[in-house]
Order: sequence, then structure tokens, then C-alpha cells
Amino acid sequence: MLKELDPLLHSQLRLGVMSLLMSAESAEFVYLKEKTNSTAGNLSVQLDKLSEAGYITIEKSFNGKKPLTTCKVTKKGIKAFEEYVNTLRDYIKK
Amino acid sequence: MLKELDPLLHSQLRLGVMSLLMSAESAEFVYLKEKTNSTAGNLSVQLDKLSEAGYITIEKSFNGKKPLTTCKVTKKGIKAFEEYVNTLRDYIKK
DNA sequence: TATTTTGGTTTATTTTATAAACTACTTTAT
DNA sequence: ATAAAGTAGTTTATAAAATAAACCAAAATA
Repeated sequence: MLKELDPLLHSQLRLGVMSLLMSAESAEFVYLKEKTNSTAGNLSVQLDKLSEAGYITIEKSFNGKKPLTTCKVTKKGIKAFEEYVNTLRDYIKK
Repeated sequence: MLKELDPLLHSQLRLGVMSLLMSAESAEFVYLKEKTNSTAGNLSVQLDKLSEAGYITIEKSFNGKKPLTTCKVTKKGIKAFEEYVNTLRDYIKK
């Protein structure tokens, strides 16, 4: 029987964000927006969900006078991502 | 930039169905229902969507007196699945 | 022969994703 | 100096998707 895929990660945008964070120490809102080709609104909502779940941390600061939102994946997030990938492999391996 | 994941395949249940069909010549409704641990209603709806998209064919017949729904993946479905998997690899590789 | 089970479909509800509108501030052009 | 446009987001509304609930017809079981 196929196992369930963590619904928090099985979303194109949230998975994209996590994927980027998995290989980047930290990433800024604008960078994530560009790389995932998402709208600011959608990204904002999805980052909140990941943060709510404890998969990432969000830090708001300023870059000179502009607001700066910086995200990092947490240990919990890394674990969830790895589990998700393992589960997914059952779906996509031939 | 991350590419978009075929939304028709990026659904746990539809992906599960496709995954099973990719390695099974054909599969019956009841088998798919068990393997994916889905409800009949949800499965029925999702099979229709895959069929609408031309990713699978659905054949309705009888097994003695009981209705029997048999599904097969099409060439188009195989191609779509393979493309999906390739795109997905960019998301889940470290 | 009433009751439950099988194999589904259809419709309604909930959840999720996306888009649109808005805020607050900054930079650029006039 | 000030209007217009751009940046970096958030909030709210809408559309789409997934799921659950209700239903149907026939068959098997008690």
C-alpha cells in the first residue's frame, strides 16, 4: 500500500521553497519568489504555512530601508523533507 | 528556475494510480482502491480526470454479474509520468 | 425476505491554491 | 516639492481541487 505524502510538502510551491532552502543555508523572499516563479501573495501565504508547521523560520529585518524577509529550514523541516522524498520514491520508481 | 509540475499528476491519489499502472499492464478499480487506500468516490473522480486527460483508459465490463472497471495507462500517460518524474527530480535532489 | 456487502457514481462540503487588492515605504522623474 | 512608479511584502476574496457523504443497483448472506 502506498504511504501518504506529507500534504504540507506535497504542494508545488512549498516543495520548491523547501528544495531551495535545503541547499542554501538561508534565502530571501525575493530570491524564493524568483526561483519558484510565484506571486508575492502566494509565496507569503505558503511561507507562513511552512513556518507554522515549524519547517522553516522567518526573520524580518531591513536591508538599509527596505524590508527583508529571510528564511531558513529547521531540523524538523529537513527531517520532514527527507521523509517526504523517501515516500515519494515509492511513487516514482519503476 | 524551478519548472512547473504537471498539476494532473501532482496529486497524491492520481500519482499513486499512475504509479501502479506504470508497473502493472492493467488494474481494477478495487485493486487501485486498496493500494492507494482511497475512498471509492474520490477514486472514481480522479480516474475520470486521468481519463479525460488521455493519461489512462477505463473499461467497464462485468466479472460474472459484478461490475468491473479496468484501467490502463496510455502512451500519453507514460510520457507525462516520465516528464513529471524528471521535473520532480530537480525538486528532490540535493 | 430483510440486511449487508460489493462496486461503483453523483453531489455537497471542505480544503487548498491562486489571484486581486491593498499597505507602507522608497526611488525616480518633473 | 510632488506626482508617478517601483519594491517588498500582507490580507482578503475567488477559483479550483480534494475529500467526504449520500446515493444507486445488483448480489450475497443471514
